[in-house]
Amino acid sequence: MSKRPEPPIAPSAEAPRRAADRIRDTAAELFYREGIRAIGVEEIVNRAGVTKPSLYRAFESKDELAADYLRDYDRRFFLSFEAPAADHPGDPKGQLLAYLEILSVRASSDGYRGCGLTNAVIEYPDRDHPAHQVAVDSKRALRERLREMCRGMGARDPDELADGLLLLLEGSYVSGQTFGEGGPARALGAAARRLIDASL
Amino acid sequence: MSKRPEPPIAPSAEAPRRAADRIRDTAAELFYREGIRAIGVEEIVNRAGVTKPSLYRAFESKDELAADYLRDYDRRFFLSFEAPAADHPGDPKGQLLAYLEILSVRASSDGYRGCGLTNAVIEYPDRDHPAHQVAVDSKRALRERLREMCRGMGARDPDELADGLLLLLEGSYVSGQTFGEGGPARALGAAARRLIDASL
DNA sequence: TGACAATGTTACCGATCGGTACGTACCCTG
DNA sequence: CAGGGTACGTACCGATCGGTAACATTGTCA
Repeated sequence: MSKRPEPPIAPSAEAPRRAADRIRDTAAELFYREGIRAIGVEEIVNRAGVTKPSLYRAFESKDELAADYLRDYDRRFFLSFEAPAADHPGDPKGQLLAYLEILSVRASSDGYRGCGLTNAVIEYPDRDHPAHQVAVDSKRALRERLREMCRGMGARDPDELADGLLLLLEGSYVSGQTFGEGGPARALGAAARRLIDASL
Repeated sequence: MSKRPEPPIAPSAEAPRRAADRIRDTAAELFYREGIRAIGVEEIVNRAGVTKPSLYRAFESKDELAADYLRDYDRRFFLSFEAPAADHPGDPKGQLLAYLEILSVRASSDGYRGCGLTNAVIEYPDRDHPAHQVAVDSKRALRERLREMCRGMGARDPDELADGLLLLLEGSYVSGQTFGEGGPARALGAAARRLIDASL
């Protein structure tokens, strides 16, 4: 193999990236901030500086674009969920609390828009909708991960504790939007700590 | 005042009630089950068996109809929130747990659609939207009511406990939709109990 | 009977919705 | 330089959105 084609110029870098990528980024931003139903494809392509056919060449439909956005959101979510764990090796409780502490701050500050996946379930209650399915799958995975961590903590009833913590998590996501600065999510850390300690 | 007009025939009863009332009922049902953005005015009037002009004679706009729906939802919510308290006079903890027990069952059974007010905040993140405002006001009142109850319990930090409980509540609303039957809301009672007991 | 309020009927508005048929500029390869 | 694919834009589609104008019909009360 003498010289492989080598992607056009810079695969990353700045400049006019592929239309599909610009659409993905713009859609992610708009869907998250305003809601999926609130944003039309017209606005996405306008803000992305592309045209509608480009969108429909890369994505089957708006619904599929939304599902794609959520799949990506899911990936980034679990990255940020696991990231703080690095500072607490072999300490599931410390790992979880580290994430919760970060969330607590974000979710009780102004302009917070909650979890894109949770929001999607509410926007699309229909179980058959692609966006709904992606979001629910992600939440099931989160529940399982929490159970795992609770087992690691040595909880008396790990599944029950995991569910309690999941309620606190989801509560923080939605309350963050409702109350903004100084909202109830600021109590997330303390509540989680108490709940965990009372369950070991 | 000899005899005041006296409402037409039966203020309640069956039969062809006023168009505005039929619209209200139908909109409440559809908005709650499918979401506000998902339902068009056309569908509301069709299902209510009335016509569009009737809707716009009784309501300024769809947004105002939505706000009206939420105001009514708020009223009925606080009724159902306070109702179970009757069995536990002078016992704030028992009162709250009684409601939570009921919610726990409903929110972990199939087809649950959460809290209409919470859903509205997510559907309309714009603070200026009438629906958003009604919902946020209602949630603020709920937070205040919870603080009151936590003071009544003699909590060390009533505001913090109230926020923790609010997170559990909101978490149940949204998780109910995500997980359906057997969802994490079934752990609501146990979690609340532990949180309260660890905060007195 | 006659007046009034409430509702229905029909037809329409401009804007926006999600989605597409079709033409064109570009770049790599031969 | 020819050809062909890739990537994109122009212009448009029918359907539905929220909302309204003008007028006919009904039921209730005085």
